[in-house]
Amino acid sequence: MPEPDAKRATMQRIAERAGVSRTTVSFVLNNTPDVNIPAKTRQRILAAARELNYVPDFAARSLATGRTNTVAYIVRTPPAKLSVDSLFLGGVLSGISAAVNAYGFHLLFYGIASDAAPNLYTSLLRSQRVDGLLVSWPAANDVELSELAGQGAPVVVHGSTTCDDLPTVDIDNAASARAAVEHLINLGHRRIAHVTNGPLDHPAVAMRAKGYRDALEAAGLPVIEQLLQLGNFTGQSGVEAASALLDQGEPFTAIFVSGDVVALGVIKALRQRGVRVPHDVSVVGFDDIPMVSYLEPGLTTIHLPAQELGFHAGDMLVQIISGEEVSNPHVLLETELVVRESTAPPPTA
Amino acid sequence: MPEPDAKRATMQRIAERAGVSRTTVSFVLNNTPDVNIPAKTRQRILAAARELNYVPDFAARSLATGRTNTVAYIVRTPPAKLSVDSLFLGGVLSGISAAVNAYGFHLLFYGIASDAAPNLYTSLLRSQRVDGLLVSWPAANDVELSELAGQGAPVVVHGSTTCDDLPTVDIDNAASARAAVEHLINLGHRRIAHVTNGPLDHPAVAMRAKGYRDALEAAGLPVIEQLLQLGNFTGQSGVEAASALLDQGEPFTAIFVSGDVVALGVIKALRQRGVRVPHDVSVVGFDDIPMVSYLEPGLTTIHLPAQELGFHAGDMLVQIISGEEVSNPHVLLETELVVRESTAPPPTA
DNA sequence: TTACGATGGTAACACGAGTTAGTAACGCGC
DNA sequence: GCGCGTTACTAACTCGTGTTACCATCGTAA
Repeated sequence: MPEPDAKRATMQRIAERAGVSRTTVSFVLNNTPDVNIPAKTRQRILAAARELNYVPDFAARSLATGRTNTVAYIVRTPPAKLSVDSLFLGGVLSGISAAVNAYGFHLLFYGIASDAAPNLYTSLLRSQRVDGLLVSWPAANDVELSELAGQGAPVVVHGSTTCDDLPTVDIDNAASARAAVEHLINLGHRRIAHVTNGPLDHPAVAMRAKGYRDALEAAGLPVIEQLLQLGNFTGQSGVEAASALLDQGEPFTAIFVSGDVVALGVIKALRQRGVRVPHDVSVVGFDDIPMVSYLEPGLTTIHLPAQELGFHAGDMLVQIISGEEVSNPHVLLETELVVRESTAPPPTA
Repeated sequence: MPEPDAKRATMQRIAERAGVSRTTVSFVLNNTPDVNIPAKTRQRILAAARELNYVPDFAARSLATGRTNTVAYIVRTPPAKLSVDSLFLGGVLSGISAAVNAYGFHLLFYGIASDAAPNLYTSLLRSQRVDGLLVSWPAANDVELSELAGQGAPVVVHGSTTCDDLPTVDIDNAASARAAVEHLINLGHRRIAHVTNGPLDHPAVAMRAKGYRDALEAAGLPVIEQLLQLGNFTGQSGVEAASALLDQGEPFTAIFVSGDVVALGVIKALRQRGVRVPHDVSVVGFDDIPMVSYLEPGLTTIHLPAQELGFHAGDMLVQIISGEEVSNPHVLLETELVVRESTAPPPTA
């Protein structure tokens, strides 16, 4: 093939073809205000640009303007774990994508552990590769993030963070969990177990556990430590948690599981031990991952608006980059209790 | 804050601080070969760079070198549908991410319908925003893609495509489907229905349907048109397909569903009609989306290596960009039949 | 001494845009 | 017909980097 760069369309090339200077081409193509170019010249230039299939060079424009029209979405998780989280990730990602694309922005994705790319945030911003960052569930001890917060960098966090200066988009984990447990209480349950979605040092997990306690206390029910089991985001951990609950002898008629994937494991284990859901034990999940409605029984769970979370976060980030004031820097989106078939009144009620 | 750009670290700044020219700084930081810089000067420059927290400007470097170390992953699907596909997307994406990050590449993500961004491929390449493209399941009539193929642009397709010049990474859909159906045949089933994952103009769906036919024919079994139903990627479509199968009266003892999400709907509908799985009817799925192993019964299905697909595609693309010859431009990754509890010999066998 | 080759650099140009300051040509009023 | 203002541009600088071509100094061999 003939060396491709020989034909590469640049403003210079357009200028030659239209018989004007490159400056004029720039004025016309950018519709620069306060510049008078007669319609005839304008048409000539636009025609030339079209004929040459001109597309502005991103690097050159970015260098000249100092802007990239690009944001990065960072999930600080090793790739292996990513595919587990992926159920949720896909929704959030597509929301972000839709939001930023609507503004003509582009989206860089990074699914990489903190230790594998230690200075990722700073490098991206300092190298001018992006105009802003969107971070999902940063670790509580993320020092790099707190530094950025201090410098007023354009960063939005999905989830919660200890740096309170940073704007966040999240759901109200505690209130949602409380609603889930209250549903069980309203059905007549008094001995309600809790299997967490993951370890308690994960802020969302801890807040859902708090919602569980709050609901019990508000109803005057005791919090029984033996009825608390930890999951680790996998179905297998649900299997183990349910077995542990059954083995220890402390009776219960319902389980609040703060993650649907874990809940599937819980239900599987209950069944294998001959415990019927919801006849003997009711189960409430959390997340409403796609397709849990097609299980048998359909899982009662808290619907989490994954796509909206992403959309809102993306939207907010672009606005911050554009210099607009953000009215509410800590957005909490609505969740919804979806009642399906995995919950019922307790056997003896 | 003091205007941040005043302190922005550039090579010029480093040069001043180290008492050398900018050229020398460039030589040292890039380790340019065939240039002699004594260790003392070298140390002075590196120290200055460290003190200033220097990070090279991406746009400037990209403009000068003509490379971006960036690739785009494009899923030509409207965002709404993306979150349905997301189960699969997350795995592929994390594979791509891992692969390109390993080469120091960055990843742009686009989940946008063809009509919403008509010249996306071309714009990305011509604007020099990326060095190459990775496209998932392009439409069969994607003219833009065929043009790129002709020009020898660095593009890798995940899935299949009508442009045979483009390298692809995929699984062998027909052979995998055939294996699934053969599993049923080996169990003794003779009347096997097929519910597709989506419309037949989607190449993967068509190839899986072909595998179904192949298996039947190879076993000397007739292909009964009434036992064929179309899904549309949703659980609901599985519910409807199964109902239709039951209603029409043509008997069957097994169903091959070429997508797990649809299979869940199928199973749900069967149960609601009092048909036991696998006792009355066996069901085989396709995809092995996370957690189907925690269903009751666990779904027998074809495991599809999502992450590996992404990894392989990303790896191949970077190699093409680097100018390496690709030994095998049409990679087919291994799938595996995972036998769980949703399949058993037919009732009368 | 002259020539030659390393050694250790630097000046200058390129990449492709955005942007500021300035200017030639023309029309018009007085 | 002189001055002034508007119209329609353009020259020249900027962004931060990669890269080529060149140059001064020093040591050494002929």
